[in-house]
Amino acid sequence: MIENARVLQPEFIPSEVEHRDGEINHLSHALDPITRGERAEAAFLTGPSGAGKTCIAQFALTRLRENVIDINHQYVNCWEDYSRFKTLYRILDGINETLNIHRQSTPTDVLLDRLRDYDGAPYVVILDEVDQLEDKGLLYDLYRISNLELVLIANREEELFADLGNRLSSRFSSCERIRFDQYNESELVSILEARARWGLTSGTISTPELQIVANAAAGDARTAIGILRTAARYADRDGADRISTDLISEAIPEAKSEIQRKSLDKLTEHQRCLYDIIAEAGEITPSELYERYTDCVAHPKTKRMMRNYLSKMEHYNLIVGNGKTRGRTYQPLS
DNA sequence: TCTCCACCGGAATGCTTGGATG
DNA sequence: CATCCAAGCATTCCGGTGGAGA
Repeated sequence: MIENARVLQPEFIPSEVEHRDGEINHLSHALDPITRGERAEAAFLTGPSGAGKTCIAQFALTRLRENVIDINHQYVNCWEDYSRFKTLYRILDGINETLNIHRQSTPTDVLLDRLRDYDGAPYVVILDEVDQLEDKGLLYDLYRISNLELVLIANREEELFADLGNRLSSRFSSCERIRFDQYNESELVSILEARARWGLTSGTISTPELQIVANAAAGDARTAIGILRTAARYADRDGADRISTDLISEAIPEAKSEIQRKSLDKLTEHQRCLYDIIAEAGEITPSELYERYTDCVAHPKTKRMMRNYLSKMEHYNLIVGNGKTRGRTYQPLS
């Protein structure tokens, strides 16, 4: 059934991209000066998740590499590499400059100096989920490096610029802004058709079923492809020769909770205990939560530490906190 | 309106850890 | 092997905030 699992993976970049010609051209145009050895304006991609921002950024870069012989590039996910050090390290990694950089005896500014000293081919850096970057001042430092080209990706433009402060905002005011809208249902269906064609045995799924998948994904291509992947896996498991609507119904909630499950696996014993209490209670006050938590584990941490755990879990979209001070409650996010 | 105080989150500080260094 | 050092974790202290009740 599954002939090429790779094309159903979230990180797969297809060799042809549908329904995003305008955005690709816009980005290619913004990067065009590089082909003439000039400096490009920073590009800024915004839009909801699953709208193809990451995919188009990498795709446009691949195409650029076909036109420019000598160019380096690196993709950085700021959600994972959120600190100044980690981001810089990842960027240096892309040009193999990380030799002799060790955690100790390496103040972060040494990393920046080394990046400044770089005088090789033009270097394009994609900073995905840039709003998650802890130290936004890093953007200013990166911006000033001459042969470094930035492609920034974030969900909402306003939120990022609110964090940047005036000096930085004006610095990036001239950047090339590219907005992405959600895919509509028929666009999602044709994206899914392409993935099914590349990845699955032909005839295993037809358009009406793909419409159900697309509908459930609500414009999010990542979710849509996740559902298709899960359904195909189920079909394999059952030894079925095609993907039925029943299998899709089974796959929809599963695929939607897959990301959450991955996050849950990353939690420590204490964090997991807190999450379980919140999930079981449905809604709970901080003091009640702490009380139950102290009963749940052998050596409970302090309240302050619990707050750190909770904010981390909010960052992972596992829970939400309602209210700011007194009367705050926590709820699980389904 | 004023006073509590539950709760948040920043800052200072100490302890632990893991990889390079001698 | 012992040593060193910054990251990361945890604790303590504390100022700020805003809802509840006098």
